Amino acid sequence: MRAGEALVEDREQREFRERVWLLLHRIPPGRVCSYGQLAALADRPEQARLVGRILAALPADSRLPWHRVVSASGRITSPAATEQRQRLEREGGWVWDGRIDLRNHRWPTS
DNA sequence: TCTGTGACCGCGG
DNA sequence: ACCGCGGCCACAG
Repeated sequence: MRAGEALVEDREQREFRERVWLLLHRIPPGRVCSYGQLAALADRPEQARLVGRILAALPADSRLPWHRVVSASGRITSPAATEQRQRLEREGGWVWDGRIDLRNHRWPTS
């Protein structure tokens, strides 16, 4: 691979990451979005895993609502599960059995 | 280089 | 509803 191509990949990577941050910022309290959904909205539908990595790389003191991201099945899969559940419950209290009621709290609204 | 490992997902069975 | 599997791909050892 030529050097130029690597640079382009790099740039696209950063831009994707930025779009994810922006989208994350828009999720209102009391609603959740899945990793895959976020990836799709950020124009890279196959990159759900990458979204996970992006969230993992957020600084500990980030003010972005990372806790409003759950798996497509509504399950909390983050390593900080306890913290995430607490935050979600503080916002709406609809976490049961490590799972969210996606029907009523999905974002964006379908 | 090669391999294993994820804050994932959709499709079967 | 719950696995297992393959696809996805950045990253560490």
